[in-house]
Amino acid sequence: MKGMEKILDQTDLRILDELSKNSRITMKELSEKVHLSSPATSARVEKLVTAGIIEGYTIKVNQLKMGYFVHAMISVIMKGSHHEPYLSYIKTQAPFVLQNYKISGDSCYLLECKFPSNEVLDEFLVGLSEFVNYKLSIIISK
Amino acid sequence: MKGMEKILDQTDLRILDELSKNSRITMKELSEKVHLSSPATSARVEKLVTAGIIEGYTIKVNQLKMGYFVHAMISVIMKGSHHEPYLSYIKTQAPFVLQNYKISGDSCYLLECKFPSNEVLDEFLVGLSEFVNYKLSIIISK
DNA sequence: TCCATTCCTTTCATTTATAAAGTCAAAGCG
DNA sequence: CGCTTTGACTTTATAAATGAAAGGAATGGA
Repeated sequence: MKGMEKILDQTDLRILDELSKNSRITMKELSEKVHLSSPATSARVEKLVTAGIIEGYTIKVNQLKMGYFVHAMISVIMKGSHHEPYLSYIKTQAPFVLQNYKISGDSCYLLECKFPSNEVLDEFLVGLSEFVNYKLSIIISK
Repeated sequence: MKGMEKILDQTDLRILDELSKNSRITMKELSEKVHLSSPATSARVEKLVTAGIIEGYTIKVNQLKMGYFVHAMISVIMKGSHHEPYLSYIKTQAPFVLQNYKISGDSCYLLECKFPSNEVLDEFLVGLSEFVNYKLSIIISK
């Protein structure tokens, strides 16, 4: 972990850990956890943000409680060499698409998706099959 | 989206959207965006947390800048019916393991991992192959 | 040695969050 | 129908947190 040692010390790592557990922690509390003053801690956090190490503050959402009962991984194999129609279709399906990884291996892309039901998943797959071949895996649990 | 309509109104969805973009937003600013007072907004957020819809506040970290240059998906097929040795091995490799999904389909698990180098990935795979067969895909980009 | 830089501390003014009290509308009950 | 309760809000007061500013210490370079 070469480049990492140079930029991040133990305090930075501790800050990242605490923020990953609760990004709304008060700077006062965070400073107590890392044994610095609040302004020093705040400056550290700002530096992590400016450096792009912290890309953003966000929330973990329970997808089931949001009504997305189906979590799926779809391996995508292109039918031809034109990716654009597939990528356009994925854009139209943004509410369902969590990730669209470009991957090495047997497939070209790996899609992580969420759907409210199997019916919606099926509709999505019908649309998808116009552009690509795919292999479906349903995520049973994390 | 049946259960969802009953629980979440447009304001809740807006709150979730804003918090997903910046979970450190001040309650004052969030309240202005959703046109409620600060205490009312705070109560709404608290309710989303209590209901388990918001599971936590966290950060998005740039893994490359953290020194993890290799992002991999590994499909895991059990050699036998004993999952425990595999699961134990995964526990020992916690710093590298982002997700361990149990999935339907050809494989049993889908592992999402990060590694600082191909060397470390290789070591991981050597260990893994004691327990399971696997198929490796490297994530080239998101 | 001196100066600049970096990283910290303390203090204080300002802002934000929370607690408390009150209001209003809708639902439920007699 | 009238009254009470409940839920969701507002405003105000109080407590807590944040950010700006000033100062200090340690380190590295000339």
